[in-house]
Amino acid sequence: MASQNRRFKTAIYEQFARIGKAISNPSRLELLDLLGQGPRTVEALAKEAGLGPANTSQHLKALRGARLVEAEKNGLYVTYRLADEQVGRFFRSIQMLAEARLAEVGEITRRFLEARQGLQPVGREQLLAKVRDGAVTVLDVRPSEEFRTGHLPGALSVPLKELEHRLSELPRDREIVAYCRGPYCVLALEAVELLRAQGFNAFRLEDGVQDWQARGYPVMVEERP
Amino acid sequence: MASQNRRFKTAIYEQFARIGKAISNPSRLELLDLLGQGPRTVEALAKEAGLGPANTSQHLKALRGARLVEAEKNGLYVTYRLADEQVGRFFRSIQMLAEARLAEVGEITRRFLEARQGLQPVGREQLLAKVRDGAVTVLDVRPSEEFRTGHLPGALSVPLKELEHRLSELPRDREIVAYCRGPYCVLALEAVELLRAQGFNAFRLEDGVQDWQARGYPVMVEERP
DNA sequence: TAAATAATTCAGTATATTCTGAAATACTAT
DNA sequence: ATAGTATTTCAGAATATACTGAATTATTTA
Repeated sequence: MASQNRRFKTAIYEQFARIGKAISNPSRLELLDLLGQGPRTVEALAKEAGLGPANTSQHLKALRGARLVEAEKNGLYVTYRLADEQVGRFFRSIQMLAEARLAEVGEITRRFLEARQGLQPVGREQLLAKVRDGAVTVLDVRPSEEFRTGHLPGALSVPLKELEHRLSELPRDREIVAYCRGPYCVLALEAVELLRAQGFNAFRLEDGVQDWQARGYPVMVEERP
Repeated sequence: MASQNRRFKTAIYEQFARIGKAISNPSRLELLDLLGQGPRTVEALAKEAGLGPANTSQHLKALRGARLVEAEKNGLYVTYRLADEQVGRFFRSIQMLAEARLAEVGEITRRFLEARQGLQPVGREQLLAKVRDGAVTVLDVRPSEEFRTGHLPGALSVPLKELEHRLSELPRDREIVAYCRGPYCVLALEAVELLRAQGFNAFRLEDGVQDWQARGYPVMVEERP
């Protein structure tokens, strides 16, 4: 009887550990994070995460085995996506726990920003105050399909890749605050560096859209035609 | 520059993976779950989780390395506890994700209860209805210090170990609903089996105190004198 | 039908993890 | 001091995981 209880508990915790094993590897966490921004093909994931295609495929298989992601084949491509929104929230809870408990996360970020002369990022409330004063342009530098999925109210979409060719669209007499996916996403940082080099008065917003939204701030979604 | 970005991302996801690695092992998850019920010594944890002391100590070291638990030495004993309440919530989010995404969790539980003739457990709303009708005794069968930390309003504390000797305290003309730590805790199940064998009209509550509380239901805490 | 491409699988090597029993440590109580 | 106890550390064997490049599969296009 007691051993029946033990077997039951062992079986249950083994199931919980399937989730744990899935998120026990840095590459898989990066893949999950990317998929949290929207569906991606294996190729796109491999490129963004700096992995080989075989390795990427194997990691995705592991994530699929834990039912955290789902795959759909369209012709030659296989598109992966998070299995549901609960998985995205779970990823953010790992991130928040790591930020709260592991001092190294803050350390690493601070050192990286210092090396890049990343200056002080703008916080949520600071940005809102600037917006109320009407003296700021909010710039979303993520790929445009991520902008379409949800973006800050009034933000202008100029993906980092296009930024250099579209500088004429930006005001030189106003502050620019650029944002991307969050504090560990480097798109906004690169944008700010480029803009400053061109003489713009640019800053980086600390949050990404999902943090912004998770804290109850409004997010705009593009209408599907 | 690009490789600097890559190093930064790798370093950050490695940090997130420290959390993942900590929860990638069934025994460590069981230890975390136990610590979620309250502080415990290494010995107590080892016994409850069915592990050897060396193994337990090593798992606890791993949990400590991920800053999920903290240790405090009192004389001969080392008492471990969750590092903070966020860790407890995180554990429950793993559990909920596993329940939602892994069909096996429900399967295993169902088969176990069937084998034990576990009958249909009582749900939250069902219990509240019974309480309103005034025809039910609510029984907390966890160790008494867990009862003291928080229990259902009006519940009677009779730890499973004492139950056999304290049957005279229980009413034979009313329904008894026993509960413990949650759906994977076997204390209430054992209690119901014992009570039924003695002719009581006993049922098992599906929830544990923490689920109950997490869903906004009231929980009583014993005053510290 | 053949060539090209995305994705997966396979095999092999390097590395990490888990568990065990023995030894070492740190305290307490006699 | 000595014996006893809880805990930790250590060393080693068994197993699992991660990554690589080559081979295979599935699909599209020429």
